[in-house]
Amino acid sequence: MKPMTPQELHDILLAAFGPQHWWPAGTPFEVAVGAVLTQNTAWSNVEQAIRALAAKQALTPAGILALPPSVLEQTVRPAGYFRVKAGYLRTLAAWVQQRAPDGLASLAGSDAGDLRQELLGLRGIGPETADSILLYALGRPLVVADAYTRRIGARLGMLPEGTGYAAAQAYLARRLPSDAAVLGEFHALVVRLGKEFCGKRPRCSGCPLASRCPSVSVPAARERSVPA
DNA sequence: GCCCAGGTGGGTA
DNA sequence: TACCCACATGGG
Repeated sequence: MKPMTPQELHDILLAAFGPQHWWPAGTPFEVAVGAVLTQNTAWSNVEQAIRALAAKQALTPAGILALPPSVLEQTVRPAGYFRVKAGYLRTLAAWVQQRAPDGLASLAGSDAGDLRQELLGLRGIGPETADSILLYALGRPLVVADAYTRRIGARLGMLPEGTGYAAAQAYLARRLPSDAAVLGEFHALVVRLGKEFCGKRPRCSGCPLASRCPSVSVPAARERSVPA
């Protein structure tokens, strides 16, 4: 069977799951904070940290920089890696305050490639975090090629196993519309699929892609082999 | 108790 | 360049 196209993947997932209404955040800066906090971390943990930040009026650059470092660490503790992430948030807050004192939205007119390079220069902002911020906070049409995307792409036969971030991003960008709404929905749908069916241990029963997925036979056989 | 989660940075060969 | 490893909490 021919591997499905990224557009087909988008369409099937949208039909199965509906719009995901991402990113779950109130302001562009809050998007950026969430993007840092969710690094290698479940979103449920991030939510706790964001609520704690909100309670301390620390969902703004000034609010974060006003907290003593030890207090910031304890506030984001539920999100894990709290010492490093607290440092990342301070770096991010200082950059926004200096680069966009009127708020991230004021960078709307800047070149996306230049902005991406600036973000990548900050400690704690790698490719996925930069692209998430540019896509969901600033509305730039970029593909977020996170671990779920690459794993699912490989299982569908769309990408070779072990494809890196940049190669996966380039592959998908050539095959999806350069439209922030579509790309934002695509990534959100892929994450939804990943959480429910396609983690490191796939659970293919009920997966909306089961009939089109070359990988299903293996885990499905395993599931059938479990004694009833 | 074990595995995993919406990565990134630094060190080593 | 290509691996390793540290970083840490909370939920299934």
